[in-house]
Formats: sequence, structure tokens, C-alpha cells
Amino acid sequence: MAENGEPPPLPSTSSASEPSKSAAPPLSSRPTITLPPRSSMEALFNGGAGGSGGGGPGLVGLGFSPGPMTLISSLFSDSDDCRSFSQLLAGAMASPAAIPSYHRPSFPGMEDLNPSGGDDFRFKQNRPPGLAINQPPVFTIPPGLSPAGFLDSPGLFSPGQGPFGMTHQQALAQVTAQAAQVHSNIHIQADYSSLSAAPATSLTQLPSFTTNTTAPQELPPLMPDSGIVANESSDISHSDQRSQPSSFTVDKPADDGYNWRKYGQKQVKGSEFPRSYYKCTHPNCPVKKKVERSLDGQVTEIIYKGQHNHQPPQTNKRAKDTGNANGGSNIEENPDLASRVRGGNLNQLKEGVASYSMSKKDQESSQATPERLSGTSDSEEVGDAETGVDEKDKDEPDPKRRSMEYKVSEPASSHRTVTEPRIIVQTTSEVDLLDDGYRWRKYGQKVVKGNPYPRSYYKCTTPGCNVRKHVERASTDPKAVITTYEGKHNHDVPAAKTSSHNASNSIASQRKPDNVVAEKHALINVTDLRNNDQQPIARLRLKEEQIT
DNA sequence: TTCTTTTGACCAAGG
DNA sequence: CCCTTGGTCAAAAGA
Repeated sequence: MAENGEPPPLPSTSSASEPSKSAAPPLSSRPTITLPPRSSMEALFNGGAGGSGGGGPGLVGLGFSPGPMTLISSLFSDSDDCRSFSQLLAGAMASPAAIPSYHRPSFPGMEDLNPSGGDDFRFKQNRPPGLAINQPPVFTIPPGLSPAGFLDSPGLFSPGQGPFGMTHQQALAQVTAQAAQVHSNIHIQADYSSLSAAPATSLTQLPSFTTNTTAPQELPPLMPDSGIVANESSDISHSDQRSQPSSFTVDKPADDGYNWRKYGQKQVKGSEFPRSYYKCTHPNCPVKKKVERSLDGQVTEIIYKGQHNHQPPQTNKRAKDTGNANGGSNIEENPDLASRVRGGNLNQLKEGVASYSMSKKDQESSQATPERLSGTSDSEEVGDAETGVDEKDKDEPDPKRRSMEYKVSEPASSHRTVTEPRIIVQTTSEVDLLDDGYRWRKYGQKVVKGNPYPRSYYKCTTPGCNVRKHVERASTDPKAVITTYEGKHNHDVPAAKTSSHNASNSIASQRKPDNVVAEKHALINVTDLRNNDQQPIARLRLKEEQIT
């Protein structure tokens, strides 16, 4: 097992990396949205700009509530700035501040994100109760887009720097950051900051999106890995969306901008799905990733391990490859992203080791019951806590491997549904950050190596509800806060404390898991508070759900 | 011809 | 020490 050290056998550039090229598997129940490599993302962000999606089906794709799309579209639509999603991301990444780092409690990874801008912010999160209500606008990344993809995305990891060291969290953070930037670019920021109320534009269309307040909108998850292509919906119109799903294959694990060679596959116990092992084909690059996919080819989980010691190949080929055909790639493929991402703080993640995995299981469910992205009113403390409590362990999956790998939200044993990992990016204001409509009790806090800021652990105060959430600030940017939710609320959102709540509540209600199915999902919220304005930057959300 | 994928076997760690 | 499981190797096959 020379994992780390192994010199990558094949320096192949070909993008083939992504594993299964299987033709588009029939998406069973779950609508998959494929992302046309870049376009898709663009579409997302461009929103209507594109018109019917140039090539891609709308992200929203099947099953997704239009909301997200609209949201996004609204967000980005106006500004040309919003290019491709990837670009957006890249942009975000680029901005130093933007990158929030997220660590799992135990996760060693991120070290340094310097708190560049964070000073002011540190946990401003305390959002005013009233504000809390508002849910931050959310972009959800369609199922097709796996967080992993983001993570992987070359951009995300800076080559030289420690690229890979990023944890998925980081990746997510970056993504979110970018999104946030996009936002800002779009001018949305202005709106937000000044208008706490939602930006009118977005609001109308996107309730959720509306500035902080509205419920988060979810975009169809894009799964890079899965190869799913996000449908581009230039317009948010659904028409596009539905179009492609079927055709896209989820085959590719994830096009993250790097080239991978499959070196093994194994049936994993406890999982009905086979696990594939990939190595980065770049010489001497120790990075590996494990991809689990469902029978239908959808990626259920991706685990990255190690750090790339090189820059992601930014070959055009990727684009080619991924193109609609596989759809694969997505964000990752964009060189832009990669490069930009790199620029991002990611570098700082020295950790290299960190790996992250995402599961998509939840996608469907998530769609159906997206959890509340909004933060809870109470918990806001996030920022404060700084003591170090280690309770995280609870959450940690497998201690043994932890050092090497990081999984987000993966419940160890639970079965995985085939759902794809989904990432939701929400832009939120600081205020929103913590308020998700539920009530939380802080039960722990810990300082993570490399991160000057402690992370805090919260439990849902509702009796019988085991949902927990972890809140941490990116070391790099204090303003950036990442919230990870684990578990599924088995109850409704408590009565809103504030009027503003409505939005969130409504959302929550919508999302709320009807069933109390055991679910474990991780929600990552990244908020970039850099701006004094407190503009919401973005919130990423990973969610895994287990469907029994 | 080159590179990737497939797949059975091997190895190590843990119980 | 044996069994199980996860991870990797490497030959064969395929593109």
C-alpha cells in the first residue's frame, strides 16, 4: 500500500480518467442532471442568459425544484460576470478571502488558511435573530455535481501549494467562495449588504435567493464525478433541464481536472456498490481517490486521498472528453477554475493528506427534503467558541483512516442510496449563517490545528432529535464559516423566532424530511464575511442522505 | 503501440 | 492463528 509515495504510474494525460464511461445509466428514480462541462455551470450561473441552455439541460433538471435554478439564474443572470459556474468558482477561489476552510473535527487538514480578512468578522455570524429568518440564497449544485468534483477540481487544489491538501470541505468552501464572488460581481452584494431584504431581482424570481432571507434554492446537484453533466439551463426554464439527464452518464467518477487511472475495483462490504480505486496519473503524484458508484453508474461516494504535487493538467482535452458526452466534468474541467481555484487559499491547506469523500446518496431525498440550509437562530455562537472540546469523534467515520481520508457525511454503515452527492451552495449573509430555523445547543468546541479559530459543535435541542452540526471558521478567512450538519431532523422547524423566519420556515418545511429516514448529511456552509458588508458569500452544502 | 480498464490474486491490518 | 476486509498489484484485455 504505498499510497502516498507511489509514483503515479501513468502520466497519461488523457482525460479518460473518469472511470466508467458507461452510457448513461437510466436514472432511476433520481433525476440526474448532467452538467455539460462548463456550460452547464455557466448556465447555472448565467441563468437565463443563455437561453435555453445551450447545450445543456438545465441544472435543475429533473426533480429539482425550480427554485434553485431560478435562484441562481437570478443571481447571475444579470451580470455577465457570471460566467460558467466554474469560472465563478474560480473567481471565488481566486479571492483569497473567499476560501473558507472546513475541517471536520478530527480532520487534520487545513492548516493555515490565513485569516485574511477575517478579522472583523469572526463570527459575526451571530446573526440577528430577525435576520436569521432569512435564508440565504442558496445555490445548490445539482446532483450531478459532486462536491468531490469541486474538490477535485484542479482549481481547487493548488498544485504547488498543497493543492490537494484541500479537503473537500475546502473545496466546497472554495466553491462557495467563488459563488459568493460571483455574487459580488453581480452586484448582488450591494444589494445584500445594503438591502438586507432580498435583492429585488432575485427575490421575485427566487424567493429563496433573495438576499439572505429567502429560502435557499437548490440547484440540481451537479455531479462531476458521476460524470453527470449539469444541464445547462441557460434559462432556468425547466425545459432544458429535463432534457438530458438520461443521457448523461454518471460514469466518470469525477472530473476534477486531474487525470486518473483506475487501478483497482472491489466490492466493499456493507455497500452494495463496488468501489473503484484511482490514482492520479501524474508522475509522482500520490493522490488517489476511491469512488463508489451505484449500479446505475451514479457515484455515491468519492474519497480523495493525498495531495496533488502538481498542477492539474489544464488540457483542452478535458473539455473535449467531458463534453456532453460524458458530461462529466463539469466544473472541474474548466481550466479556469482550476487555475483560479488554485489561486485560492486552497494552497494553504497544507495538509495535503486530507481527503474527502462525498456521497450523493441523498440527492434525491435532498431534493425532496433538502434540509434547511438556513442557520439556526441560536447557534450562532459559532464564532465564539474557542475552547477545544473534542467531541467530534462521534462524527468521525473511521478513526483509523481518518488521517488519510476525510469523508463528509458518510455514515459508515448505512446503506447508501444511489443518490448522488449534492452540493448546495448558498449565498448567505453572515446572519443567516447559523440560523437554520432549528434550535441548537452548543456542546463542544475544539481548536483545530492550523486553524486559529475553534469549531463549535451543536446539537439540535429538540428532544429525540439527534441532528448535530459543526460550525467552523476557515482559518484562512475568519469570515468564512462552514457548517456541517449531520443527521436529519425528525421534527419540524421550531416556530420561527423571528418573522423573517418565514422564509426559512417555509423552506424548511418544504425540505424537511418527511420521513425521518435516517439520514446523514453534511451540510457545509461557507460564508464569506470578508466584506464588512457582511455580504453573504456562499454556502456550500453537502448532504448525504441515507435512504433506507 | 500506447494507455486505460478489468479482474483475480496478494498483502496488510484488525478483530 | 484464522478470518475478514480494504487496498494494491499486475497480467490480460480492450480501446
